[in-house]
Amino acid sequence: MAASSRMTVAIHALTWMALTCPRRPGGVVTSDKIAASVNTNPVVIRRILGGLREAGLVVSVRGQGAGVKLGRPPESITLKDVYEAVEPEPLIALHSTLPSQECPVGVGLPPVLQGVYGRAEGAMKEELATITIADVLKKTLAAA
Amino acid sequence: MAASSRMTVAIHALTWMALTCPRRPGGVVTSDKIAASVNTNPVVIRRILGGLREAGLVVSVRGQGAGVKLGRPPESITLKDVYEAVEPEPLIALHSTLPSQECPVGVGLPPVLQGVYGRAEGAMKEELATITIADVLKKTLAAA
DNA sequence: CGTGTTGTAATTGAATCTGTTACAACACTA
DNA sequence: TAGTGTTGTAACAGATTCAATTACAACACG
Repeated sequence: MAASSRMTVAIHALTWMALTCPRRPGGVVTSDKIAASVNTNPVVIRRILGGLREAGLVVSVRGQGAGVKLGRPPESITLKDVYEAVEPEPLIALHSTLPSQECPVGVGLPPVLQGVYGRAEGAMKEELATITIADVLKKTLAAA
Repeated sequence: MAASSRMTVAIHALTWMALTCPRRPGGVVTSDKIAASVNTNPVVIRRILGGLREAGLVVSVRGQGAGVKLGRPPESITLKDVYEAVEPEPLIALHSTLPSQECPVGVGLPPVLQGVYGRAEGAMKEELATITIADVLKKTLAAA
């Protein structure tokens, strides 16, 4: 399956905000400017910012001179926070149709897999939790 | 996106084979029987078995009395082996369109994310590597 | 009241997944 | 040698998801 790129767009937006917001009057940037850096449509950005806003990672300002800014210092935003804000679905799906209830495997397997998948996803999130937006910005500027 | 259930179907098939093959003449089972336990179409099963066969996890027998059997003892097949056999795509996608090459974030971010995503996926696979098909079968029968 | 931006709904086109039908290839058996 | 049961694979349909886009109401400031 082609995975979604929401995580990537969200990290891009937050990293760009961490770099750019401090230089702007009011400390806010517009979805239009973020979209130009990501090279996509501003609505795509606003949709993803919606998830980040619900999680408190960004704050919106409306009216004249509107825009968005980070809701917390970039040192305190981990990639786990971002992942949970934009990818609510479990990583690996269970059966698409209920397996045979006549069969011990069909009955017993789903709960076992649920536990296994939860631990696997947890391990991935733990790794993501070790990296912050500030880290990503620093590495990004060092590479360029 | 709704993640694919290939991983789940593959584990179901292998677990069922570990349980059932020893009881059958020739030690093989048919995709039809596996499909009955998973509650799906035999072609879906054969498609997924194709990936498992390429990875050496199962072996096919053709002709009269045909079927499939495990290619290795279930104690030696980890869920990491299964994952890599059926999910070749990376877990988290990079940008769907090339980001702005005028912007240091657009230029520098993708390689940074590639590294981060690789480590995250590695952490997930490491967790999956700690569990074998034999473990899954044992837990499944214990639960039922 | 005009302006620029946000938030969100609706639509489009492409891609992917599951399920299905169809059929050639294969190897055993009678 | 013909019949049989299964595999492997191609092709297709329907559902779902994704990114991108258009459109527009809500908002708050000048």
